Amino acid sequence: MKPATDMKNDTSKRILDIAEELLLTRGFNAFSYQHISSALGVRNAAIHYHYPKKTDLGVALIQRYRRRFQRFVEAQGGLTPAQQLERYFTLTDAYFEHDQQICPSGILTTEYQTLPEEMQQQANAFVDEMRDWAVRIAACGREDGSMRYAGTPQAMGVLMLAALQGGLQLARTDQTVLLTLKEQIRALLGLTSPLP
Amino acid sequence: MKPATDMKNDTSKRILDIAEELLLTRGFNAFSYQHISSALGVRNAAIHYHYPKKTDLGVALIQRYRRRFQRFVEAQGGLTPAQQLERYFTLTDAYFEHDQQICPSGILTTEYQTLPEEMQQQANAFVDEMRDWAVRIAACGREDGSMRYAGTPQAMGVLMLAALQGGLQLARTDQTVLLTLKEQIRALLGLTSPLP
DNA sequence: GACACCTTACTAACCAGTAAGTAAAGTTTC
DNA sequence: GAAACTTTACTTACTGGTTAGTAAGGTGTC
Repeated sequence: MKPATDMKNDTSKRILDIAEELLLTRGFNAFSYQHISSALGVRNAAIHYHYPKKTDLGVALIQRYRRRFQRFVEAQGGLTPAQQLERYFTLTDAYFEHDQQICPSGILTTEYQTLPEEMQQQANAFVDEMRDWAVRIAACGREDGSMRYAGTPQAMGVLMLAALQGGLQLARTDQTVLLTLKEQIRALLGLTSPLP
Repeated sequence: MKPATDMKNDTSKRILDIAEELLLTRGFNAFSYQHISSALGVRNAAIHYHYPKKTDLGVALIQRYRRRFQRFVEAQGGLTPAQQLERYFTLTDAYFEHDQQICPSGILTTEYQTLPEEMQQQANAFVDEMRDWAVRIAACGREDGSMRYAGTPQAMGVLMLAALQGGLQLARTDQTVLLTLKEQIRALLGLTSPLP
């Protein structure tokens, strides 16, 4: 009985999935290969077979985030800036509702100083890509007249990103933070809440 | 040669200072008693004498932050909301300029899930106090007409806090973030930049 | 002599990482 | 198509280092 679809490298992917869960709940320094191996039902060394060093695992994780984010951006090229922002809000909500996870950039920048250099470089690139996207949203929204706000699109993009990153963290001590924050960002952009 | 001033518990305070430095640069999980003892020039067990468990040290750290923040708030009761906000900006800048530290609430909420319960409780109280203060600034600023912004003071306070917390973290990958962010928050509040 | 403040010396647990071996599946060669 | 091999995906067993934490002892000061 062999599966028809290609199951190539199934374990590698499952390791990444478990590692992602651990990264967003506990942080990179606070999870070990033991956590992964016991969750996966294999021995410790099996994880090292797929990702020899923990750094390799970390780099693979960030690269996957970057690919995902790229696809996220491309997948909604046709939407209005406001709609794209709402999609990002939804993404943020999903993180929180999944075990009070925080966003990857939040963990990576917080633990930045203790990360190996390869991970720092990946983190830099990842954060850059996210900021560029946020700025683009703010710029397009102003251009097409759908968003009205003080300051430059650069500043507004950075503010939205920083606020949501900090907000996801603060939500762990008060779960109303996220709702408040989304509503306030809409208000600052001169947007109305999305219809129910 | 004995110092005239009371040096009572000098070591305890120095341990806290070193631990604070480590907390804000590396995070609570990523520093050990070894880091402290070698920085202080004593043996490991000496740290345990002053703070038997690492949790004790963590709780003491947060409690000191709470006392400090309380004093910070009280010390500038007479200032205008805008002036108080600028003081907070200055505080934020100081963190970054000191080894790219991030703010305590950023670390505590990010590592929240891995912290012992006593530290979580202290962190909750600390974040609450900070949020209350931020909201009060926004509320007073609207009342006296010095700040003009969309949304409620509650939402604006949370946004400022979240944005600065996230901004300090993001500044590690791009040091222009903080400057941009401060300017944008001023813009959103209808404030002009402080005179040079 | 009691106390504050440290030391040396230790334990038990955990950590990332490695080496060597194994079983099964896949590939090559005749 | 069967024997010979190579590769994949693990296992067991280990090393060396770090971790928080403890116990017992020493030393100077009031």
